[in-house]
Amino acid sequence: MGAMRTKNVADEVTRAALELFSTRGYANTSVQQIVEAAGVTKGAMYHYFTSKDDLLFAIYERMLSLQKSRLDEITARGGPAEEVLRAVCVDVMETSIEFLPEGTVFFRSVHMLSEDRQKEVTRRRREYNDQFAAIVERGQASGVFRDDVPMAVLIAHFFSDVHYLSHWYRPEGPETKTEVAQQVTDLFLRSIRKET
Amino acid sequence: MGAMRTKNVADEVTRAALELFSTRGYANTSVQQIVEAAGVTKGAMYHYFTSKDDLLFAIYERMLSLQKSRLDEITARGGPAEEVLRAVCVDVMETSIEFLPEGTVFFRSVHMLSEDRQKEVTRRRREYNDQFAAIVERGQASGVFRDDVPMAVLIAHFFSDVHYLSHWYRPEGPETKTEVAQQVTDLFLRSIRKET
Amino acid sequence: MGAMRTKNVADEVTRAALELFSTRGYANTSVQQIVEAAGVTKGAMYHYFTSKDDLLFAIYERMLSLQKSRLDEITARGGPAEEVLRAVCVDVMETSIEFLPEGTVFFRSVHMLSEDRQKEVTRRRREYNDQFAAIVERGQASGVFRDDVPMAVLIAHFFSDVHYLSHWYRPEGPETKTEVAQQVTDLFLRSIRKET
Amino acid sequence: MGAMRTKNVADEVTRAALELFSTRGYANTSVQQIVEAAGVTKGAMYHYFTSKDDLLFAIYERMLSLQKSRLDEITARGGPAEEVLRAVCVDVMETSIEFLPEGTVFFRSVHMLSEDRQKEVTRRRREYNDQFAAIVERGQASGVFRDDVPMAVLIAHFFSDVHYLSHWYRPEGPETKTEVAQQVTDLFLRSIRKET
DNA sequence: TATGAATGAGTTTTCATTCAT
DNA sequence: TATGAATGAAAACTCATTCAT
Repeated sequence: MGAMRTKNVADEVTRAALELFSTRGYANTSVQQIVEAAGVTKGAMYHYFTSKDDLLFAIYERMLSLQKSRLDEITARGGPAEEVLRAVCVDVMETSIEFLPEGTVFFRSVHMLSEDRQKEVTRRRREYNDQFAAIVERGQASGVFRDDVPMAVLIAHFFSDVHYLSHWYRPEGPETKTEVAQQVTDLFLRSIRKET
Repeated sequence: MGAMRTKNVADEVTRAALELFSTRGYANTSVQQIVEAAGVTKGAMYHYFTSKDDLLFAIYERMLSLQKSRLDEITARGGPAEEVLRAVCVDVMETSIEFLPEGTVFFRSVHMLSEDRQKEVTRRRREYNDQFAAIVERGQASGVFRDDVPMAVLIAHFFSDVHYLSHWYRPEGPETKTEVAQQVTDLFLRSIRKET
Repeated sequence: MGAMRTKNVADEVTRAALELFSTRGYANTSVQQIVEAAGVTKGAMYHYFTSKDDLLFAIYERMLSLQKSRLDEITARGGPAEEVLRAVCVDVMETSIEFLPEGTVFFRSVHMLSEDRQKEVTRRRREYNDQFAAIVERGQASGVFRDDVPMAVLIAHFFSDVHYLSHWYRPEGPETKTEVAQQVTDLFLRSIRKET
Repeated sequence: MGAMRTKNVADEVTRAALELFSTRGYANTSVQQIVEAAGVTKGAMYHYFTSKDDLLFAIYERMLSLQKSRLDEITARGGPAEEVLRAVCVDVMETSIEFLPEGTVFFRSVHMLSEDRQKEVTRRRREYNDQFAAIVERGQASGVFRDDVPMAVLIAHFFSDVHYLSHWYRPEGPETKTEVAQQVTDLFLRSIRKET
């Protein structure tokens, strides 16, 4: 008893949209295709989402919230900068692999969002980046990270790996998500550690 | 003779398409907008390009050819693996900065190409990656590069930086293209060099 | 007892519909907007009105009944034709100004009613016109009103003023409703009075 | 030879739109119905008109221009105020009868125009009214028209008749357009003439 | 080579109304 | 009485592409 018999309309639609947006692209997916894949009617969909754009933003919203909360959690635990940074990097990579379709959509379709929402996404990503940068700065202050490379370059050097995952990583491939997360984090940390 | 009096239609269209695709996105750009921006008529455009897709592919074609020829040229010069790899990396970064709009389109719009052309692009990028991997392998064989990380990860770790450029680099920003190219290449090489 | 605790649903809906229909137009007003403005739910509204059309007709019904009853009342009082006609004209003008939003809807949206109801409205307006015409005829018979102009023209000449009110009269403007009612009635009576 | 074989798309569409808007109303007429009645495709229609609203405005534009040019022409001829006013009134009435469908749409559907265009229509109608008022003022100055009634009321008293035509006049009815124009103009002039 | 009117299938969105609860 | 999720038909509009000239 208590089992949810009725699949929630909003959930089914979101799921179908994610699947289609990530495989065919936002512009190549029609609302018709989404509702068919979700097994609901167009009217029902528009009862929960005000537009196709709204559906896209829901995916962004979810990713942004998730990333933010995980970053908060890890930084809250405290510890030496390098240790925290390592934990953050591994976690971001792992999470990004778990949410690979979301990532595909995330990086590919920002420009399809309404202008206001693009700004909102940019704002929240900047917030996230600043928080990330603060950890690196702490490491620089304590002498473990190099400071002869602009912060922007360092940040980009790491997030490019996150970004790129959906372009090459295949879950069915030889590397597990944990291995890849560790390996990439190692490469990154090695490159920014102050040489002794 | 030889004086180019008439602006070439195909060139003007390609230029306008690149500009619009990179700023507004392929799907958000209509053929009408392209021909208006190019100052030609629709009929004229369709005389030179068979479809909107064709226009998009022209941008890919140009990028792929350019990258290939530069890689060929540098590898042809020969030299120690690390030296060659450094030259290749710096060159790719610099070229990618010079062709930033092309890069924006390149990474954002592959899924908008016809299936056949997507395969063609994939094939040529794989070719390029293999050539790049060969240099890394040579360095591994000669003991200068580490071999405890899968090649796929190493490759991705570098190309992610190339890819990510259009997401963060601004020509009007503080860093010159040469600086960034050097810095990123340093970070990359430091991370893959065998520790002594 | 007697305290009206609950705002009547039907009244609130009618009030909101009138407001919206008169400002935005019937076609530009959605049922959703009406129920929101009325502070009720869609289900509640459909409990009292069978359709949006029904809501529109309620406005007509109210106006037609009101006009009819006032005309009946005035004619019942009797008196010389010119005196009666003057009273009727002044009253119609004043009432129309008091119910300006209703008038806006009344004259603008007949064609949005169902065919049956359009006929019903036409029927009752004809009835009203005939009663009005009877007064004029009485005045013609007694020699105070001219009879060299077709009755249809005379009638139209007056009702056009009533009709037009919502197009130019502004309650916040310089003229009071009584002044305008008197002035227009004077103009009308002067034009139909038999010259001596 | 020389006969226009090809019915112009824009003309056919305008004609069909006028017919449908005047009989069924703007909101009750779909673009589909218009293009079917005009015998053209939707795409062709949108080649000439940017929106359904555009189609509606075309009708307004035509009416406003026509009225303006006729008023200009008559006032340009000059003469005593009463004579000019009579000519203007008769002409407006006659023209309005000739363009009865346009009038129906004109007075019924202003609120369906985009806000900008509503303002444009208001502006041009005010211009027209001012020009009309100037004639009345001249007559007041020369002592032939009464000045004990606000100008706004006088103006409204006449234009209400113009407005109302489409609500009662039927070309197939007993009165010819010339008769009605004369009769209504007489009624109006009688009511505003200064009593002696 | 080049024009630009025309096509027609497709798009997103709206909305009055119904109905299980 | 009242809810509000869901329906389904229709709406306006877009746009890559074609083709007679």
